[in-house]
Amino acid sequence: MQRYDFKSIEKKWRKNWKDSPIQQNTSSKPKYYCLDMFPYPSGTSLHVGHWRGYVLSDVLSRHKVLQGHHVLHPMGWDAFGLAAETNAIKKAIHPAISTEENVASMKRQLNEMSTIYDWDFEINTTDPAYYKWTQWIFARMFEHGLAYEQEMPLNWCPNCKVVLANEEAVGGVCERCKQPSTKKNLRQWMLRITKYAERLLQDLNQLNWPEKVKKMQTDWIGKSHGAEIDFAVAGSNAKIKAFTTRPDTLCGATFMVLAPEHPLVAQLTAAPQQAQVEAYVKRSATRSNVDRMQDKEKTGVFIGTNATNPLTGQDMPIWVADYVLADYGTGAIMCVPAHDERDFEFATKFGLPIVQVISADGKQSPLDEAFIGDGVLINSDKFNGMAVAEAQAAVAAHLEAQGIGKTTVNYKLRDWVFSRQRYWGEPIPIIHCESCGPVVVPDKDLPVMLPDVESYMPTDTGDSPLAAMADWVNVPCPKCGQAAQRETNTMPQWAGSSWYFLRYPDVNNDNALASPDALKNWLPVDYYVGGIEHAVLHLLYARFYTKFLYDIGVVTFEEPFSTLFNIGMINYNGRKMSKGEGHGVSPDDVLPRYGCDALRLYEMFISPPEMDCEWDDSGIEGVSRFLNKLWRMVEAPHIIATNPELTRQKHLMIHDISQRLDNMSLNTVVSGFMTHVNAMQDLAKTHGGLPADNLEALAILLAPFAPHMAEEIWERLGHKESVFLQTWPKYDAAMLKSDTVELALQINGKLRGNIEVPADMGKDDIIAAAREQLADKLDGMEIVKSIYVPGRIVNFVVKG
RNA sequence: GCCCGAGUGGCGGAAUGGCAGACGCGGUGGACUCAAAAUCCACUGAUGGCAACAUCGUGGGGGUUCAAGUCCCCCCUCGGGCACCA
Repeated sequence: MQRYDFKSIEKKWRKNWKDSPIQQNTSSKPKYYCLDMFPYPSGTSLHVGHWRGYVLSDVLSRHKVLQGHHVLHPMGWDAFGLAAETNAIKKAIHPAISTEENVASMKRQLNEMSTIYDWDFEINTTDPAYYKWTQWIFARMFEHGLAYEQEMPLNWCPNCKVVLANEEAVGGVCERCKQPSTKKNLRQWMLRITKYAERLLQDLNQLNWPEKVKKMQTDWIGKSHGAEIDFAVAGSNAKIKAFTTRPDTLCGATFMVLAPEHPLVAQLTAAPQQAQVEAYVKRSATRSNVDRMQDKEKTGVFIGTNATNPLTGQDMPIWVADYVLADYGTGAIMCVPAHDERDFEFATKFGLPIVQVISADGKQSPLDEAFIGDGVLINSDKFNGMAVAEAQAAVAAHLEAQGIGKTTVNYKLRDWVFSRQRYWGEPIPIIHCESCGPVVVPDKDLPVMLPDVESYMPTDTGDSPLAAMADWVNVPCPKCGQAAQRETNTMPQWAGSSWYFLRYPDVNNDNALASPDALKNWLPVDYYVGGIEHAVLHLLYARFYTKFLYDIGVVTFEEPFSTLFNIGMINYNGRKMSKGEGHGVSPDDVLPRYGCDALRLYEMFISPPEMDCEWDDSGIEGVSRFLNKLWRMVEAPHIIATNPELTRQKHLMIHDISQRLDNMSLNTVVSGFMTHVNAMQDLAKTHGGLPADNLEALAILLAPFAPHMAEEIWERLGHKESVFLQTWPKYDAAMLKSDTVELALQINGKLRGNIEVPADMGKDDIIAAAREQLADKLDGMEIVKSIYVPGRIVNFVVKG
């Protein structure tokens, strides 16, 4: 018995596909743009966890080809950024060289997996011809006031020696190295993503994305409705602006708290309190974000000055405390201890007055914790008796009439810290001139090439390594010609990946990031496959970029990715696979033993594609055995004429596989192949062979999953053209029906037997037959009710 | 603390409210073989029974229903997200 020789067969078809690609450039077919999140080549090889997504997108792409689409399924390299730079530093080679090596290695792997990536459409974010356009987009953002410089306390990772965007410092921890971040005052380039907050929120509705990702983005954007209120300060002209979502509780506001970084702290602090306040502010500034978050008890200092409650006229002592965040709302809050847990805790600790203004039953009652629930207003003068919702509008309207408040909305989303103090990134195309200020590099001078430096190591000072390159830094101002200096910070890794999907259809264009025709023909992306880890990073940034490019007329759509699929992670021995730590399974080890088809099939069989799962070395044995079994079935050269039973089997198979594929239940597609091949084998035994018809259908269905074997089967059946030039088979619903059906027989819902009846038998006859069959068990029982579910069960409800 | 998910054999997992455990891994026994590999056949949720079969069984407790892994309520455990956002 000949074992399936995957080595030579897979090699043969890889060569054939290279010589005559399975897709011609046929623009008459409907387009399908299927995209993977491109890898960052920080290590030399991909592990089987990465492959899960790449196999999935390849399966979908090949399926679409068979369904008559013209498919764009490209691949590229997100090669700038910290990961690549860190890897290069570790190996003590220039990041450009290590990146190139890693790209070559990963590309070899992708080709060995027989992915249908068309390398004519390859991109690399570190290619000057590519980053020219990354810089071009930045230039447009600068011109439109979306890119600006600011000195502010930013998340700083002392380990990576780099500032972090809020999205990269979640939980006060560096997204990359997981070390605690601190705050550092630095001049940075910022992108005004907050200007797009509302659109980024609203347009989520139109996306066919996992609800989980939409929810994560919604929470990240964090919209809340409320009012902004001006509080007068005793003995000062200054006003403190505070945002609140509960204007209805204003009469219960008994004190105010300013964030330590609030600009009015210094100005409003009374002389006797000065030393204490300064010490507190200084202490807050130096603590790490993790420490601040882990505080169990609230801390704060009275600044010695009072504000006035605009409704009650009462004094409100002003405190400074770090539980108020400087960069949300106005950095100052009115505190209503009776109805806010944090304010309650603070007031209790420092002995501040607590005044109840909301009550569930309209009566005042002693509070031993903040009352958050709904109710009516009390202790609130003319607002007494109003319901919360009503009072929110009424108080806001009252304040607005007085000119001391207005209704407003707030977002948690912050502007995007866009500069990095690192070498391996796109230079920011700005020249600093003493007379003209920051001047954007003219388009004709793009790209601003990343220069070769002697030392690309990060510095402790927060300066980019580029700052030491006097020759590169010192240039004339493009506006006035005076001596000026280049911006030495570089862009974050996200810059190149925020628009790369626009470039693929037109990778060689030197006059535009892509031609309008190419964009019109291919965008937006129909199907986007990648991990959940980019839910609020890359996916939010890419949406922002797309909306901006829409606004300036570069693209004609507002959302880049119509459908998103989150591929689950594959763990190994209970831990995440990682190329850095060498913990994982390499396809390089699997391919020589089992072949590409088996690995592809196993990647899909391992678990539902959206779920995390565990790699099992022996699991691939199963699919490998299946392929061999299938091969033996095909090799048995008994082609017979079709007959109804085998025709029905064919339609059942087409139905099952097609439907499961449409539902993205790819693990059950694979088990479906196994079940149907087993069934065909049984039928082959009874009928002395199989019709060509059945095998042809099987070959086409299998082609997206195990393309080499599918081609080989197809060829053996006497076809000269590739199986991928065929059409996905259709099933006839009428053919799925069987002559007989088996029904389960139940008494009071418990299984008591089975019965096979003709498919066209009527309800009454079936119930009678079922009664007959269960006669001994029904003896002496009174049948209260007979339930018949066609094709499924007969259930007798009995008494006695 | 808040917000999402998810809990099914030894394992991965399957199941439009309708026969729980498809398919695969692993295991046991057998066939073939000098032997092994490969392959094929049978069995493989638990308990009781020689057996036919019976009882129990989808994290726990209630409920709806002729019928619940699936729907509703409460609880437990695990995973993920956010975390003083006023």
